[in-house]
Amino acid sequence: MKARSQPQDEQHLTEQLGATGLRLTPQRQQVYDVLLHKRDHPTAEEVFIRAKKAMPEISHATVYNCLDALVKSGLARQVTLDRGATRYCPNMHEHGHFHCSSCETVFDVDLPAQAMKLPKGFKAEHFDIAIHGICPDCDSK
Amino acid sequence: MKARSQPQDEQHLTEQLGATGLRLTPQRQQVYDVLLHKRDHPTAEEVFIRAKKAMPEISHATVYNCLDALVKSGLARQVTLDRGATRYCPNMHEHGHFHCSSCETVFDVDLPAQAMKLPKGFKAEHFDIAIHGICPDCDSK
DNA sequence: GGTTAGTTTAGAATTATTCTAAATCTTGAC
DNA sequence: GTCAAGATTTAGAATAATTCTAAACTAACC
Repeated sequence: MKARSQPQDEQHLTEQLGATGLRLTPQRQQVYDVLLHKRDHPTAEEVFIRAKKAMPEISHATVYNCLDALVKSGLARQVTLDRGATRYCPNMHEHGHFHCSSCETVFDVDLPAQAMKLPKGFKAEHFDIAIHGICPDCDSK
Repeated sequence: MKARSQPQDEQHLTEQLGATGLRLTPQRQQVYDVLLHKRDHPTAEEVFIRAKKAMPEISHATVYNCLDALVKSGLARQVTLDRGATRYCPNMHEHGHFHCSSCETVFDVDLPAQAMKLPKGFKAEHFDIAIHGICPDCDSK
């Protein structure tokens, strides 16, 4: 129901963006709100449509800019599956994505947080895991 | 050095494609050869450019068609990183991708083949793991 | 209160991918 | 062998996703 973030979120936003040398603007706030409000891994286009409801003047380029700002500041992640548009996810917990091949829904799934062993010398900054399969709902149909 | 697959590869190709109801065509052979020849995770556009050298009449749409055919038949995998073009990989071993944030190179890395635990009811068909970080080469510079 | 740097905007441009309709090839039935 | 049916390829148009551009706006700072 809420259309805006709570004050503590705003504080957090300002800090995280600030640490990357970026400002908190109404647009970035709005885009972040959209991500938090419905965590269904929307595409940039979807975010644009949703953000427009509260902020009709917002532009396409701004949505991309805001999403990039959020990603750079560690407030959201990009989720790329197959050849379609990139999706966005505000869940910064270490997690993977389960993509149902039937209904196309994307679910967050916990990871065994296992030490993903890498060859000597490689330094991992973060990883994205995309699992493709069938979700319980589709499986029972 | 070799520009063509060996006979046993051809056999394999025919079988794998056949199992999916697809034919082995010179174009599909060529596209597969390109993938095998230089395993640097090329984009469809890259594959197109390389395939053209041996087969100048090949078209863009055909390259996409062939890549899709190979992916459907389990001969290649799609690799999607960030927002750019999709890349292709003929390594069908269970593995993840390490993406160097500095030089952009994509490395295949073995997985602990661990039982990626999923919530009850989810059935995994396959997964893609993309690891972002710094490769040894870039790290030493 | 003016300067500077960061941000937003609309719309154009570019890039990636898919679609279309016609031409070509393959295969299997006769 | 020959023909119809279906699969595949082709060039180019169309669409979708993303980035770029230049001008206008905003906020912070001296």
